[in-house]
Amino acid sequence: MYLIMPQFVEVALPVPMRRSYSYRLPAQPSTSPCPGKRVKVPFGKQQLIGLITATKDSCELPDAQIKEIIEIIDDEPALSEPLYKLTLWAARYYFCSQGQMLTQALPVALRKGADAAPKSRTWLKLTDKAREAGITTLKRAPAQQKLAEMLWQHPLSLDEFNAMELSKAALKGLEDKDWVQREQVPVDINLGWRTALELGETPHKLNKEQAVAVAAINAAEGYACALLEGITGSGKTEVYLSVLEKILSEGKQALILVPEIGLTPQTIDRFRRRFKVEVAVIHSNLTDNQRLDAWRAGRSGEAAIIIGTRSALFTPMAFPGIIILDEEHDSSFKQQEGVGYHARDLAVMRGHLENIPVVLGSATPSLESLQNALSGRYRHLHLGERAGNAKKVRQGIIDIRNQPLKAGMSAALLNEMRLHLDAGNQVLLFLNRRGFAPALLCHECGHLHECDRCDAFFTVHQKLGEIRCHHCGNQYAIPRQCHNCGSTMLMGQGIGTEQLEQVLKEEFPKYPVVRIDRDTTRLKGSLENHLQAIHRGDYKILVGTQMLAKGHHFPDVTLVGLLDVDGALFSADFRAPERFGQLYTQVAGRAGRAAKPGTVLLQTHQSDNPILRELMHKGYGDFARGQLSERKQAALPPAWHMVLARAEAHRAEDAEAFLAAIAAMLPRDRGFEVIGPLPAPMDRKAGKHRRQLMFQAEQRQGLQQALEAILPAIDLLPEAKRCRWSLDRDPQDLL
DNA sequence: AGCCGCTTAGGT
DNA sequence: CCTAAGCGGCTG
Repeated sequence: MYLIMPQFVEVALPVPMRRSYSYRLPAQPSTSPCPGKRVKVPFGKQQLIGLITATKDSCELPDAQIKEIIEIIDDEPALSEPLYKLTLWAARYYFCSQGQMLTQALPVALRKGADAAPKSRTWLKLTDKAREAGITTLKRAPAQQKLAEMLWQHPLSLDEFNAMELSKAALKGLEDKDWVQREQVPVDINLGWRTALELGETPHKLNKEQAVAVAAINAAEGYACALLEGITGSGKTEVYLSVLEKILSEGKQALILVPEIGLTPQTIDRFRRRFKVEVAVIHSNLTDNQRLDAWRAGRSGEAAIIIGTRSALFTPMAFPGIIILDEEHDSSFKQQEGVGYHARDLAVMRGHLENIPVVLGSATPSLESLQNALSGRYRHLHLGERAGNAKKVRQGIIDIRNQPLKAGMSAALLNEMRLHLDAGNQVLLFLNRRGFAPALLCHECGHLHECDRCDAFFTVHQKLGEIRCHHCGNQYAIPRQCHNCGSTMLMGQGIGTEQLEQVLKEEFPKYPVVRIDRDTTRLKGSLENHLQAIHRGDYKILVGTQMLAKGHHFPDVTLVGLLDVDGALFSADFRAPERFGQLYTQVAGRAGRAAKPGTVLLQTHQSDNPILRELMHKGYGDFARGQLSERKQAALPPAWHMVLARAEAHRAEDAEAFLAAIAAMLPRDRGFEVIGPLPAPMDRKAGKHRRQLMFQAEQRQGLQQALEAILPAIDLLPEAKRCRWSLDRDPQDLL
């Protein structure tokens, strides 16, 4: 009789090759080789950590070519079955290697081999010797003193110590003189919240629509997806909180995903205030160890609520209860670099696999989700009442054809601003161009100074005394002379936020101006500080880029102006109108809350543009439905399905030839469309020529099969070596 | 991807 | 003649 112990394993490794690798198991493995467990293996001259995807009794390769795994790291699979299935599904869907997708799903610390579920935790404790001596004797060692003071209050776990980024030298110092000792304590997972949920505050009373939405979501048994379409201020969060109460009281966890910009301390506080439970927060500024802590807290079930940005989607849950994705239209849910996964789409798939409900919330749903709601795939829930007694927003178009402009502002806008400011209110101006001027022009010869590595003009940054390329990071001191003719008559062309701020300070000396864009919020915490100052009323005029439109409420703003609507409307990207509609509606929601009537004004050269008209007269809901039918007519997403193949190379021909070779392999029957290869809207970026190829299919399945059929051949194309390339499924940006 | 080895341009 | 950088091949 043979022992049924497999001899070989298939391992997915964090390399871009779309295949797995076979390894031999040691004769006496320390633990059983199950799919989802991490293994350390030799790979070429390096050692990598990958995941087991399969076991087998034989291997077709000659024995000499197979290496033995070094160790099986996990006693239990690092990824639960639903998460494991999700990543494998995503690898297929996004045409990347299983290993790449699986590694996306693991925190960096686990990719490096950290323990997924430690059985004991090291605690740092102050010794009696230290307590007798007293902290004051550490005057000359401030770092040690600081640590000793903390330990005086209560012991710290080593993980907490690492997460706080305290001095390691200080710890060593204290240990050396026997003031601190380490103690191993078995991990005690506190799941008290599951049996006795405590509320930190009394829930608000729901209005009728909220109650209907909550009831509909709560009625779900197992998987169901709901689109919660609720205008700004209609109380979506209160719906989430009410749904959470039910989920948590059943002892189940909730995963809440928010856009990058939306994860503010206020958002987190809202959940912490309502429920006396551990909330694990996951955002891009965490250290690897902090991330690991949050991941473990989700997996053990200690964290009842997990709230985070895109990558938090992969946080495991011991007791999965619900996934809520707020501001579901937000483009930050789509990863732009590396594997271009969309957290919204994967959240829905995860809901399926975990068999739990999913809620997508937005005041301005994406056309993708709207289509699913209209077709009945998602439950469509509405919140239309504005909380409180705020009046409806007044909106107006300022036709700026032939109008004199002051830093991009028409006289009509300036007059209106003055009225609102003199009435003691705040005014918000949007201009989606940072810097002083978007180009540097020679007054004598007309030369526009262009980045030498991109097909783009330099932006003038006057305060910095620099011209910068916003596409590659190229920067120089502002030239004294024209690069073309040597003239010293150089001037900025066009208006950026820096210039707007400067002109506004001159125009309205009585009213303090603040500018919010990437340049003024580069430092950590500065956005928060600015926003607080705005809420205190320190500023009366707010100038900013789109950053200012997302997720922040300004109760004292009664006038919002959009300075350059034309730029947003006319873009090569088919999503431009949808994005503008979302931006406009979100912006309009910023004005006129708290019982003050709000006004939104937009300046345009196209005052009778049908997109603008429809948006203003019918509102986002009808506008979006109109856009959806236009997309259907044009065979564009979400009606059709799209993959964008991008390639960049030093020589444009190399990128072109590669994409042309792919194009030749793609089907062109009915229900398919191949467009390109074409130059990317910005042909040259950072010194590389960029080409792209669009492939569309009426059926998702058809697109999947067509690409899977040629994927191995693409990898083998000789042209592939001459360029960097990627496949972007469901691209958000065609630029 | 990351590493190695080979080729080639450039410096002393 | 030696060193630094660029490209192609390969990983079980």
